[in-house]
Amino acid sequence: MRVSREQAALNRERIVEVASKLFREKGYDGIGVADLMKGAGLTHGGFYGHFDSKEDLLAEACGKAMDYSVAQWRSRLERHPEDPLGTMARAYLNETHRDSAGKGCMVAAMGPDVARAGEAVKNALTRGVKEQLALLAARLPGTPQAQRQRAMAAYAAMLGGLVMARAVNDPELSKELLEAVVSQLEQA
Amino acid sequence: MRVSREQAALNRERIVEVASKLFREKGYDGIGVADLMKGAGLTHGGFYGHFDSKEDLLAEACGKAMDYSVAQWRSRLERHPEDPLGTMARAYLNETHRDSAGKGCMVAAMGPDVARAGEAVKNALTRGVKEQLALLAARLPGTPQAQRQRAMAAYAAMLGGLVMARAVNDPELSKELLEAVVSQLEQA
DNA sequence: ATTATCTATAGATCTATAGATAATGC
DNA sequence: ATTATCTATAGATCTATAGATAATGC
Repeated sequence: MRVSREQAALNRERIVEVASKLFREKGYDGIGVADLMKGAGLTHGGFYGHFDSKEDLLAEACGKAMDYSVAQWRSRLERHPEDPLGTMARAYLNETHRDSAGKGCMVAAMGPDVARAGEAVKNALTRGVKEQLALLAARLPGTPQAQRQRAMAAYAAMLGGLVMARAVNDPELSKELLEAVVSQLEQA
Repeated sequence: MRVSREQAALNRERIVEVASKLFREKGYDGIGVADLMKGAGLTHGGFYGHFDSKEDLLAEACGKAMDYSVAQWRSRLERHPEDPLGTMARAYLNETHRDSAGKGCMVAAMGPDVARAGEAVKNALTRGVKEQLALLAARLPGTPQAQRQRAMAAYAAMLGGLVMARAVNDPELSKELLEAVVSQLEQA
C-alpha cells in the first residue's frame, strides 16, 4: 500500500489538480474530501497525510489555478501585443469558457466562496489577480494610473460578464451578454 | 402551537426574507434548513409545510431579492435621469455594499451557486436581470442596440468589480477596484 | 375537522482521526 | 524503522419525513 516518496509527491499534486477542477465545477461545499480523493484514485483516509484540512487544499488549489491562468494571460498578451483588450475579451468571454467552469477562471467560478474563506485562500487568489492586472496594465496606453484603472475595469467587465452568462437561464441572453462585453472592450 | 392562516402566511414570508439574507451571506450550502428556520423563529420540522425543498426556498429567495433590487434600480434611475451610469456605479460599487452581502446584489453574492442550481432558481434570477437591464438601457443614449449593449457591459463591470473587491485580501486593492470601475463608468 | 407547528428521528453525508498494513529507504 | 496509504469509525451535520399536539376555522 505504501508508495515511494516520489509517487507520494505525484499523488499530492494530483489531489490539488483534481480539487482545482472539482471545486470550480461544484463549489467548495459541493464536493467532499472523500470524492476529491476518489477523483485522484485514492481513499479518503489518506487525505490528512497530505493536507491539514480541506480549506488548506482549497488554498493550494486556488494557487495552482491562478498560476495557470496567469501563464495563459501572459502568453496571450505576448502573442497579441497590438490588441490586448480585444484578445483577452474574446479568450475569456466565449461559450467554451462559460460551459467549462472546471477548467476556467477561478475568480468567476469561486469568487463568493473565496470571499467567505480564510486568509490563506484569499492570499492565493489575490496574488494571482495582482499578476493578471499587472500583465494587462503593462500593455495598455496612457499613464501608469490610467493603465491600471483600465486593466481593473476590463477585468471586472470580463468577470461579471462570465458570471452573468453562467447564472442566466436564457441561452440568447447569455450569448448576448458575452458579446456585449467583448464589443465594449474591443472598441475601448 | 398552531397559528392563524394569516400568521402562517407571515411566517412563510419571514422564512423567505431570512433565507434571502443568509443565503447571500453564507452561500446556499453554507446555511442549513434548521438554522434558516431558527433565524425565522421557528423549528425546522415546520419547514416542509411551507416549501417542497430547500432549493424551492432558494428560488423564492432569489425572486424576492431580485424584486427588491429592481425596485432600487428603478428608483435610483428615476431620481437621477441625467447620469444613469455614474449613479448606478456609485450606488453599487462602494464599501458598504461590499461589506454587507446579505443585503446586496444576489447575482454578486450567489452567481456561481445559481449557475449550479435548477431551472426555477435560474428563472427567478434571469427575470430580475432582464428587468434591471431594461431599466438601465432605457436611460442610455444611442440606438436600442447600443443602449442594450452598454447596459450589459455596465452591469457586467459593476458585478465583476464587486465580486473581485470581495474576494481580494488587500484592502487597498479592494478599494482601488471599486473606484476604477466607478471612474470608468462615470466617464462613459 | 383541519392544519400550522412541534418533537423526534431516519438515513445520508461530512470532516477528521485512530490504528492497521505493507512497501520504501536507511 | 519509517511512512504513505488503507480500513473503519467517531461525532457532527444535513435534508426530509412521521406522527403528536393544539389552536383555528367551519
